[in-house]
Amino acid sequence: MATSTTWGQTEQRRADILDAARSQLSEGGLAALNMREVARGAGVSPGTVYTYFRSKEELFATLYAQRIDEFRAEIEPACASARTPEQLFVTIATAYLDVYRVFGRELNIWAVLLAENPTAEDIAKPLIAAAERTIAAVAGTMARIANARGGTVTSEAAARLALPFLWATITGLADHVTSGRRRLHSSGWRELVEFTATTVVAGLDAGNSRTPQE
Amino acid sequence: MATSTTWGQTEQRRADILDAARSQLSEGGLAALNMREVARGAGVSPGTVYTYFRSKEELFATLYAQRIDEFRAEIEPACASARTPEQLFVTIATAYLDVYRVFGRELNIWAVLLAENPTAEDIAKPLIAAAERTIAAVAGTMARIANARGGTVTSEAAARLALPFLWATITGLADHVTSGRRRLHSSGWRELVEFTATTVVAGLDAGNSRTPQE
DNA sequence: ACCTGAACACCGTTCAAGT
DNA sequence: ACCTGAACACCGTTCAAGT
Repeated sequence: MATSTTWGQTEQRRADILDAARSQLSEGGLAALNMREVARGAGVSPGTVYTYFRSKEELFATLYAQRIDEFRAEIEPACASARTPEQLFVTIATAYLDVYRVFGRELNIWAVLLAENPTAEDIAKPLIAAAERTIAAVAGTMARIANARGGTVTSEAAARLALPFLWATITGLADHVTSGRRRLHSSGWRELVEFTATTVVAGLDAGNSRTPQE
Repeated sequence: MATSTTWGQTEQRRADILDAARSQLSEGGLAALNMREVARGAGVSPGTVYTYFRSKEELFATLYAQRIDEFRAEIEPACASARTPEQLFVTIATAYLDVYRVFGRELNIWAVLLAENPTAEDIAKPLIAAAERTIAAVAGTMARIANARGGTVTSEAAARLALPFLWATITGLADHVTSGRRRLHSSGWRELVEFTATTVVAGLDAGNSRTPQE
């Protein structure tokens, strides 16, 4: 099963390493990502991994960025066609659940990357770029739907806070479902995410149609 | 600064270990919890820590359970006096944010405890008990407020899903704020949590007053 | 230029030995 | 009975040496 990559094929070598790492991540999350095993899986020595990625974090961040772009591609059709915000919410939250299972389990990559080391900033760059592309796509879709519904103009505060609020809700749901406390079946997920979609959209609508008062 | 605990004072020894561990946790979360340093901080050898706690996880879980009970005590006055669900939500979410900063950063203790090892179940027991006491207190308060407002009787599904939904929202907010992406000032937190409180309560109200239709 | 693998540093955990 | 600290296992990372 050893890869047939030969001496000097740096492109393929890099791909081998990423493949090995992805395969480990997909079963067991970050805890299962072991640099020595990545090396073994890619058919190289431990030292070689470090000539392609400066650290375990950089390797993880690279895969995370790829996955976020993949996630954006996954939800793109729904963004283009969704008629109701509820539909859109369910689609995005469900797709994100799969991302979260692998990447969001134990590490908030942003926290690690932006807080600690000074070198971290350029490790985080591709990750942040991918996240921003995704957020822009979702925000655009939300605006389109809001216009189509002809709602009252959203207050400045609501416009600023709605996206963080919705994002917090989606990650909160993912965290809740993947936590050991309740092993929800997928039927449980559907029910919970649909209830949430209905509730948050109704809440945002109510807030928007209410004239600002104390 | 060495503690003056002497040979055989097992009660005090245990407290020393917990104190040292708590102090480390409070700055830097689980990543900063180091068993050798806990031993040093408690004035004992590494081996001794393991005669009081079977593992790092058990030590962590013990502190977590204590903190959750403390959290419950913190929100108790608000549970007793809160007039509006919005108020209650803000109080609980804000108090929980402090818990999350220390304990919820990188480890979902329940996931670890209930999933992996078979011995884990009795490590998790005190933790689960503390969590359940807290949940019961909150659920009771929610029921009281709902009754006082004389809302229509909540649908069976809404009653079952509202608590997970609210809990997911609260943890999602905490995760969002503590993540590196946005370093919100406390003013940012207030604004976001109040917006969220208004929105989710309005959403739940809208759901309740609507007769069930397709 | 690319790659190896022994070595370093660090940390959770164990256990034979001390008192 | 309680405690010590050397030792084991494991893992991220480095670097002198190979080709």
